[in-house]
Amino acid sequence: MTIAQNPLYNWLEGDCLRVAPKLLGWKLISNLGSYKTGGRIVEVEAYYYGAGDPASHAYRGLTPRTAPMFERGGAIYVYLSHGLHCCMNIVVGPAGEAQAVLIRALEPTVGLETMAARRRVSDPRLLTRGPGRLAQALGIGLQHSGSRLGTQLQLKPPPQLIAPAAIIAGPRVGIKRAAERPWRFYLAESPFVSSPRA
DNA sequence: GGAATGATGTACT
DNA sequence: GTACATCATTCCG
Repeated sequence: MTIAQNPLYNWLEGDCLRVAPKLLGWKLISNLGSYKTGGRIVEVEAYYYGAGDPASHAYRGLTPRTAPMFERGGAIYVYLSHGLHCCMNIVVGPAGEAQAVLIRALEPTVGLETMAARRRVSDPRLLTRGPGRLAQALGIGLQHSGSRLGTQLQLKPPPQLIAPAAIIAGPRVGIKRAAERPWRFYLAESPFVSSPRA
């Protein structure tokens, strides 16, 4: 089922500053590598080229790498960080605006054994805390950039609405430009949220 | 063709 | 808290 056919995902066409906190509590499920893995989203960051965000990878315009960001909501953008770690974004908003939500941390709930094997650690707290760890645990690589939410990667709604008071907004992690914008959102009570860098 | 850069994670002191 | 691994991408000449 494509995102256009699935009313479940219609809200992904909205503004990333609204969609990002709304993604908290949703489950991100990966069926990559013939294993089912995933968990509950507890930490995200919004990147908004259309709002003049200098921290967005799309800030200098459309390039081969960032092309998926310019697609409409539901596209997946994956980039390589420091030559080592892949990080996954869900593109939101209308095509051309390059709005993206970086998924920074999950509470692991599905396929713990598979994720532990991929990560080569057993501590559940180290499986999906941080964007690089998360992508590794779910089997996500650069080859998945440009794909769309669907059967391989999918979202499942939370059983109940997340109370706005449970969500904290703060500065994004690890960026140099526009570091003052409070576009990081996370669940206050979750022990699976990554710690901000000093 | 070459150099600088980085939305990170791990290991070690 | 600091060091450093490691490479796709982008920009410059």
